[in-house]
Amino acid sequence: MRITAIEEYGLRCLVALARLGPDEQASITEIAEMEGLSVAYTSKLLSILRKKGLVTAIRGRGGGFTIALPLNQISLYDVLVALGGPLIDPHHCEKRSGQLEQCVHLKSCSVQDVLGGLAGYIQEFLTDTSLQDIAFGLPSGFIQRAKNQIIIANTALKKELQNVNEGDSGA
Amino acid sequence: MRITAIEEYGLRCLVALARLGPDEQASITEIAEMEGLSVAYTSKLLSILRKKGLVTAIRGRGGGFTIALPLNQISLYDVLVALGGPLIDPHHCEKRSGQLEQCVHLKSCSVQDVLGGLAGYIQEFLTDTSLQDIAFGLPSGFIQRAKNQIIIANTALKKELQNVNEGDSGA
DNA sequence: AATATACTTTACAAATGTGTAAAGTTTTTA
DNA sequence: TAAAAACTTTACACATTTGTAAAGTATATT
Repeated sequence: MRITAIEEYGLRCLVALARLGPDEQASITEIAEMEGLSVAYTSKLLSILRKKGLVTAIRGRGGGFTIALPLNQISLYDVLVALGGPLIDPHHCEKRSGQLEQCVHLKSCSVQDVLGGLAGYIQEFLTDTSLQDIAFGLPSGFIQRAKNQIIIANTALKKELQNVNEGDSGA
Repeated sequence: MRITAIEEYGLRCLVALARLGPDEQASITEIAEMEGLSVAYTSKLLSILRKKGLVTAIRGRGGGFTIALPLNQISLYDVLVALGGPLIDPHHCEKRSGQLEQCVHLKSCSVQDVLGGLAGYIQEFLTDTSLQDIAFGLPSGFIQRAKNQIIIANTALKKELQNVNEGDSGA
């Protein structure tokens, strides 16, 4: 379960734009520079965001991009859905049916129930977090939680490495 | 942001095993049959779960797999981490640095903060949900939340299709 | 001991996701 | 109107993930 590259980089471009100040714009080249991305890739990301209505493009010389809506009206959910689609794929039961036409659990599936429940839970967080929050100050508790999470990830990695070195199961 | 195929199918195999009853075992062929998966793929999934210590393999004729721990001691977090790695990649800032050696935001990154906060939030849900819960009765509220989520996904799809038909932005 | 059952490992083909490249279109300025 | 700046589109190469195939190893039964 992970955030895709496009989701993350797309979000970063939006945050960079958000921080410019109201009605200020930036060109693809400038945004690429700010985020350390290639111009071509930034171009693709902005193109997706534009098609989804999150940014407005001004073409021609002197053009650039602006955020299309007030920052507190764009939620993290809007951004991630724009860049990566809904948390649950509506075609899920066809795509993840294994070898069969239909998933064997189609009518009653506890795995779907729990993953759907998870998606709903995640959505609460995502809709409660606006671009305004991300760009200009996260709600209290966020940052500490983030740091804890990085510690957990590092601990897991260390353990993993230990296992590998001991030739003990591992990867 | 999505659940990977291995995470979902691996979880399904575990739930299928969990439902067998205590100390009962099933062979790869049987599990594949139960879940509508190929024997080869089921084989790979069970192999991952075994290496991570979530299932025990009994080799040879009459062999099969059992869950390695009491069901209430395996959380959904354990399962997803075993199958897909930690929610945040410890190498994240190197991997997602764009064109540069280091991410431009390395020292202070609000996107990392918010995504880390999200990961911590998700982890609460995952650690609070055990294999016992999933296999034998989800906490109240889950199922309704899951259904709502599917409605949301379908609505998004319908809207998307509408846009495409109108030639209006879309994809 | 031979055979059948069943887990294990490795290699590979197909699909998806990531990122680049190049040619095209639009708008402003000189 | 020509040129420069800047967005747009399409095609493609590379990497990762997904799923399959085949050969190998272990154990129980006859």
